[in-house]
Amino acid sequence: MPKVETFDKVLVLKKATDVFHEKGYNATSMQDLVDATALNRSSIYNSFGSKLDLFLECLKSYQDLYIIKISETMDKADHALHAIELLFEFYLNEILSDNEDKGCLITNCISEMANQETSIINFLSSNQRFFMELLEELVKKGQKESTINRHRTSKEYALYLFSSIQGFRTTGILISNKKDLQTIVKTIIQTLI
Amino acid sequence: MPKVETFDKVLVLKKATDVFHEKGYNATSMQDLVDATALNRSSIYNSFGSKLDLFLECLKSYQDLYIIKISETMDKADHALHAIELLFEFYLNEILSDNEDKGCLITNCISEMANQETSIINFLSSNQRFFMELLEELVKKGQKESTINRHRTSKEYALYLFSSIQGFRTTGILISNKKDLQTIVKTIIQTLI
DNA sequence: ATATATTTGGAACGTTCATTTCAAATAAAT
DNA sequence: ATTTATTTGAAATGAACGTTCCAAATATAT
Repeated sequence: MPKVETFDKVLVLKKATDVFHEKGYNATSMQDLVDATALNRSSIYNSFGSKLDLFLECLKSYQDLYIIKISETMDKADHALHAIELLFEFYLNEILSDNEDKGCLITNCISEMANQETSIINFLSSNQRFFMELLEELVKKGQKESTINRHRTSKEYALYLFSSIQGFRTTGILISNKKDLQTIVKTIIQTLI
Repeated sequence: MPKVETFDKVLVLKKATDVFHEKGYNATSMQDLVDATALNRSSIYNSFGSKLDLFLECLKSYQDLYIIKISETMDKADHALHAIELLFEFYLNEILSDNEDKGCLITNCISEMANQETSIINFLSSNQRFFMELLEELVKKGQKESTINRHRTSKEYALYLFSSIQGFRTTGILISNKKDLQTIVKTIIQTLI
């Protein structure tokens, strides 16, 4: 029957994601993607549809990777507050190891495209929902354990933390000083204690 | 002597800024700018140099406008903490009146271009310095007045507030619910009290 | 070995990109 | 009224854009 796809889709998505992450969606050209993936133009269009479709797949694979990393990170936590601390510590390390100041692909995407493409808006909404649920559950757990105060509801603290993460990821593009970043994290989390 | 520039530079910059704000730098074409400003291509190049130069002028005029608005807003404050509350209230109103979910031109610019153009990096650095100094002075004043606690130094709180503002502006693209936004602001500020 | 469905390479599609060019129009200074 | 420096309009620049096309190559199933 047919000739089967020969390239490693995971690897190709990784390469494409790197380009989008470095340059942003609009500044990335199809030629950039051809060069980065070492795939032929037709193969890209055959396998992914369009530039926007490919970008959406990149966003999803980026998200999947992060959800795994975040889960692994938080599995090490002794309690809910500790899990939140580890989450921010994880982001801190992401910022410190991001030597090209690329920031977060998804946060950057909010800035660049949230008011333009509906497919992107849908992705960002589901991403937001995922994180809001994760954070709310964590806060709820922390409040049950009494490691997190009850000055606000778990939903309210989840909103605060979601916003804080966006800010941290954006600020991390400008600030690379570890002490400064640690200060920001400590101050964000202090509110919960 | 020469024929003098006939167009209203302030108005032209405002029109150009609107386009950049709505679409972002890379998605904005020179044709978009010609259409929006009703200026001829040559006039734009004659008066502003290049697309990037024009964008930088837009960033600066946007910044100038905001600094004025923010000053006026905070002049109404009774004390330093109140000034910070008014600052966030100002941003909240900006978000609520931003029906196209454009976000903040400068915050968006961090995401889109901070790792690309050195002229942009310089602008963003000076913008950051300005806000950091403003916030640090406010916190210092608040701590002297005892409306802000001394759990952290003014510099540390300034970093926290700077990051919080970035987060609030980005989250405001996704969230338009007034109550949710108010919750975020209250929680951010609670830390200082 | 042959048939078949798919991938691949490479050129080509028409459009749009940022920028330049240059003659014509213009308004101040003489 | 003439000179002069500048702005303006409109077309043209070549390069790059995302996408399409199609013949050739290829790997599976028969």
